[in-house]
Amino acid sequence: MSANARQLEYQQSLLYRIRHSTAHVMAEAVLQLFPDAKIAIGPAIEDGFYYDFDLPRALTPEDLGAIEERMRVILRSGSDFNKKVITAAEAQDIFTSQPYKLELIDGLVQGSVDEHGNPLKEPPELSIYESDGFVDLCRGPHVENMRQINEQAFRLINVAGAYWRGDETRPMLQRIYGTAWNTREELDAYLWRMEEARRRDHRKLGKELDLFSINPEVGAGLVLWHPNGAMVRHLAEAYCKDEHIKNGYDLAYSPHIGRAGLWETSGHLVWYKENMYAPMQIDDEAYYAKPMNCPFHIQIYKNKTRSYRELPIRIAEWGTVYRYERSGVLHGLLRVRGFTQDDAHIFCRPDQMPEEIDRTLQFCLHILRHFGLGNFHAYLSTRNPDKFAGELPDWDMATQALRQALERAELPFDLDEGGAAFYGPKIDLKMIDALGREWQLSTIQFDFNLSERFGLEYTGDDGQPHRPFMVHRALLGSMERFMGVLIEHYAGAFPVWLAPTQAMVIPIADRHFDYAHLVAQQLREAGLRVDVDERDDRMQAKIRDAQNMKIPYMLVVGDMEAAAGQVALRLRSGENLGAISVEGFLARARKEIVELV
RNA sequence: GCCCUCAUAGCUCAGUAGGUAGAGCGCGCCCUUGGUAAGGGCGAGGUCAUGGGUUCAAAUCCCAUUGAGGGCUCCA
Repeated sequence: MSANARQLEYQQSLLYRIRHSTAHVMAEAVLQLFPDAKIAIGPAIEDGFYYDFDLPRALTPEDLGAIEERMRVILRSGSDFNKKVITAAEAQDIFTSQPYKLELIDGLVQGSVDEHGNPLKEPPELSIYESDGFVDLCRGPHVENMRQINEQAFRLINVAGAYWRGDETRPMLQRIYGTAWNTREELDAYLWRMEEARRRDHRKLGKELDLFSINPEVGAGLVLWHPNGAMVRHLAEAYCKDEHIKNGYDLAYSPHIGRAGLWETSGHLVWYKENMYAPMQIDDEAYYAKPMNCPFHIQIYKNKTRSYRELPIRIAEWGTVYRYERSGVLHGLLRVRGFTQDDAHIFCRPDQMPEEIDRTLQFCLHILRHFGLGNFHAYLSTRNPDKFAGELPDWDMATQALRQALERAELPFDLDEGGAAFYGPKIDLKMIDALGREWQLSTIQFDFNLSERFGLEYTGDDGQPHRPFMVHRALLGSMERFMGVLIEHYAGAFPVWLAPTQAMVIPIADRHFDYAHLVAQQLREAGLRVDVDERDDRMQAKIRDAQNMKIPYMLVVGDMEAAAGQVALRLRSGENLGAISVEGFLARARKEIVELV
């Protein structure tokens, strides 16, 4: 099922109406506590609802408790939700002291915009809902009666700022988020899930497992990879690079900075400048840190004349780019200011293009699935008729190829009509993080702009110059974001092939150190990443620490093991498998590495 | 960038009328040599994010800055 279909199903559910109605009850409670409050909008959302208010003062967490209590009192009234269709004049009369409602009415009546400010095809019918004396402009639907809302099954979560109509030039309102369910048990389960999500937050795990840090002295949004995290990243990159080479890509390296002229030609200085850092002067020339790798790869392509015989050319680079992101949007590894894309640019002939797109998407899925990622949303973004570069037939061909690739891969996708960038249509794959937020990883997008600006050509079999299709693609997206998603996906317990330390040898007493090192050395020679815990601690403490570090294998060695040339194998699941020969363990580890356990 | 909240030892956090700081873990040393999730003792470690201000006195109150968290906007 696509995200759109899921959304529709949700909107028809009882739970959706419960949440929407709970938002009304919350607004009534807020108005009782703050009679001067101006109310804006309050829809049901995933897992709950929110309502935006313009209040005389900032709300505190204590206020939320008071509002919740007031809501329970209201619910006990057992009032009905009554719908009434009204005229615009009646509506304006009812909401004279509610300026935001008046603006909504105005928008709806003009037939131009809905409550979020999005355009509407025709003016809708206006309706109000009344419950317990509280009247709100609302299209519904709601539950019939407040008794359908379980007073033990909702909770106000937090308060946050939100611009009126999402417009940063309009007033900042206070948004109260809440969650509501059918039963107390469902609410508890939800709260437990949220708790669980916080436990697998990559920022928390990054610290606990000593994977990375972001240090204010270095700068916001700039990541320091510690040895553990660097190992995981290295393994992920090494795997991907090998796969790229196997799949016909050529690797490239390009510098971190380039002359202003390059970015003028590419157009970045016109339409991407606000995301680029200030230039540095070198010998009277301005140089910019690269926000993208494309111009460099294009220069590699252009370094010599290209024949139709050598296409497609696929140039791949783990290229580190720097982009200015507004301070408020930075988020752990998922939104940073300096990051490394697994970037590649494909240059191909029109006749090769559909197969090339197909192949790229298949390759992308192959890579993602190797990392155990299958839970993502696919989007196809098509041409914005008002703003696009390139030729219409090319757009149509490209869009068709993208669509067919998705269909052949049997990937459900959402169509984002007109959502493409001006330079070309694209496929995006977005992953869900632990807290349910979507982050874009993979993208496959055409670029009709750069190929034109740089005048890309190849010589056809007719001896004439032709313009190749240029496709920009990143599969993991950026290593930083990908690692963030990966950490949360595995909750830090990386599969054996990715675990920074695969096995910890745990000597029971000092006299077993020599044997422990012998075992470790044997395993290292076989290619495993192994450490020996030589600390002056009891075995139990070492097991606990290894387990907390989510190390896949714990190899306990004492007198018996040393005598028999064995190790006592314990898994991070807590399972104790007893003594096994070193060769036996090695065979098991090798098997699990291949099986991506 | 905007709204709200926050910043105390390497980490997690106490510090509740303003009177110059505590715990656990971790770290160092010592004892202990223990068979599947924390053995014991002693010790070192903090200009209470930074800079101003109020006050006899500021971790505590006020302002600014930096950084972080939750959202909003943005993410061609």
